[in-house]
Amino acid sequence: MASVRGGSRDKPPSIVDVAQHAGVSTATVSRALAAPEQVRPALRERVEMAVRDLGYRPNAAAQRLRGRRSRLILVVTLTRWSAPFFAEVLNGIDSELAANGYAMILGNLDLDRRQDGHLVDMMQSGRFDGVLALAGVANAANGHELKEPGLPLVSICSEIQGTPSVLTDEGESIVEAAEHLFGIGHRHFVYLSGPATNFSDRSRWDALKAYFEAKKDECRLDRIEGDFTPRSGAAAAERFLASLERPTAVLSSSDEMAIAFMKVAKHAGVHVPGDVSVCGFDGIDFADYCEPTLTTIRQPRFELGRTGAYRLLQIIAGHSEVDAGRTVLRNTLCLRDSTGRAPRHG
Amino acid sequence: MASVRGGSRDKPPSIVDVAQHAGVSTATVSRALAAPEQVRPALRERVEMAVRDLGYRPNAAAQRLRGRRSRLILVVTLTRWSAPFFAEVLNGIDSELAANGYAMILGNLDLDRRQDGHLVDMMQSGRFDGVLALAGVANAANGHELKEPGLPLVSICSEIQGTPSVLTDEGESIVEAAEHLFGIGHRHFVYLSGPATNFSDRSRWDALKAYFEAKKDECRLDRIEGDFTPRSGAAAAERFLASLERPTAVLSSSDEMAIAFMKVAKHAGVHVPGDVSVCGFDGIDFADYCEPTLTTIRQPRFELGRTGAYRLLQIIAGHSEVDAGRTVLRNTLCLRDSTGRAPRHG
DNA sequence: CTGTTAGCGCTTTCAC
DNA sequence: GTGAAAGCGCTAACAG
Repeated sequence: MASVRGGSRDKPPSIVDVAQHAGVSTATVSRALAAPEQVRPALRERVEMAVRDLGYRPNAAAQRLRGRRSRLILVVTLTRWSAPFFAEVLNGIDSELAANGYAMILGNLDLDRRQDGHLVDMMQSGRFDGVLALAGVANAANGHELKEPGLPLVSICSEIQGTPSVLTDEGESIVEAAEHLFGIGHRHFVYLSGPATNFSDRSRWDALKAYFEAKKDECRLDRIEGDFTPRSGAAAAERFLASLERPTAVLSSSDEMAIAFMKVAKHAGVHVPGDVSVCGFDGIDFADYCEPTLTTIRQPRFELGRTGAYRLLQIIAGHSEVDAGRTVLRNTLCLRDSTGRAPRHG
Repeated sequence: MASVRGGSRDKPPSIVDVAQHAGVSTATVSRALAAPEQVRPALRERVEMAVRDLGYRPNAAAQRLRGRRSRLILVVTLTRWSAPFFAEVLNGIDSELAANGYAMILGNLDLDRRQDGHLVDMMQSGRFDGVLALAGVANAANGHELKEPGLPLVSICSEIQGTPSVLTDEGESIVEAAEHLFGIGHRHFVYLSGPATNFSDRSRWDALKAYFEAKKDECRLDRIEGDFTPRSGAAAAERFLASLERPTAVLSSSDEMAIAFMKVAKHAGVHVPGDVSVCGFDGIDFADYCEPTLTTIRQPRFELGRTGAYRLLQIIAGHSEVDAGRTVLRNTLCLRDSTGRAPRHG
């Protein structure tokens, strides 16, 4: 009787079909798949054969309905994410999730359109076992909204009150960069910021301000507002060029801004690093291909993703429930050609 | 009695809770949500109020089990995807899907580890309404595997026999670039390829070969094997530098390779475009920030994603079932500083 | 060890 | 219009 898989393209086989095919009950099929050691080898093999013959796959929706994990993680990102940065974070997330049989849903949050409702809907649809919030999606405004649905939640590159997060030592590392530049003679700095509401930006700016506060007699720190994009880096360069007293050192909040800044500066005849030193942030691949190559603070992007996913899975598994603290990864200062000694009279 | 939402953090409210709260049957709740016009306004309002009060969201798993669409699309990508290129394709996909209430799962296919099984498992788990296969995941080897599960399938930037696909006019556009370079005096070309099994690479190479076949008396076309990555672009540059007769025009299969090529060439004292003209492919943002700015063939990345998602949704909706053909989008040749007249004696 | 059975939460006939 | 009830496919008691 053993009918082979082929033929009917209509409906996928269910556990009942397998049970009949193997001449056992559905419970045995279920067990043979989920807990093989509880089933006598003879039966187990018959089940396995039936499964192969029919090309059976458990229906995930039914499993989920019956109380099982969905093995789906919602990853919330912003519509306008920095591809070079987040793509690698996503890779890290995916790597850890896949290794544990999980998959990720990408939920792009369009802040412009404020359709947060859609997001909360998704979170409450019972589809996911947990949520990973990438930098920028969580701000003061919606932090509680994300927590509300009661799903396990970990944020990466930002922090939501009372929620575990994975961060880097942004403050320390940008101060390290400033210190290096100070050491080679720079006294007039400008910080190209990200959006003021951004968690990372605040951490960096606060650290920088504190550092220069102690040096306020000998140093000057300006700030030009940006939003991480090349476009805003170019705009910052225009303002830089127009300023009466030009800073000699630029600390940019993203590599993309820094690279655009350099392009515009060079076109205007300003030499990097001869006239102005530029330091980026993130350590994207292209920082090593621009002209001049960009000194930058490299963030462990893959690790950020991997660690965030790891922590989330721990929480889902029931370990470390209470652990709502931060995990802080270390950045690396990469010195390249875009920074050098300050010009004579800065 | 009307208990307010708060309090119990234990279990989300079900349709039964809503029905009780509103004093109606579950059927009415279901209808009030899915087909409001079938329910008398008075009842409808009571239901809506109960929904709000309890913070009710339909359980997606149960809906799916009962036969509804899951509104989930599986997007299959390669582990090693080119971030600058695909991130924008993903944006296009997400944009179209979100507009129609769909979400996307990112399924990274790790070709190195050949865990295609995992992928097929997912496709057969009944979780998804359709599949989008991005460039490279579909090759001769696994094309049929992807079709097998019988899910609606559209491939983007590659083609699977008998499956709808969204492509660009890669062949025509790279020939257009070649023609332009020919027009400004170049006679010795080299093509920096992608992986030989890659669909795009084949299209481009075949078109290029055909074009130069007709010019074989006056032109020479070499080929250096790469894989789209900067790394392989740098390696290609080494081979270029080592060659006895250096080509004067480079047609690269990706911008990333082209940019890395230029970097290595410049370091070796070869001037771009003075000694060699370089043309990239894709039109990533950085092509406009490198030194010199890169002439390239811009692919409509966002549109590729948007169109692929659109076609998939059409199929899922039951329209255009038979339509297994290709949709071909047009590329644009962007002339910038990395190309110029051929040097005197090429 | 294995089979029987009762739902998980929802939609959808089928009666009323 | 609305309600009662039958499952969708699966798993987890509970018996045997």
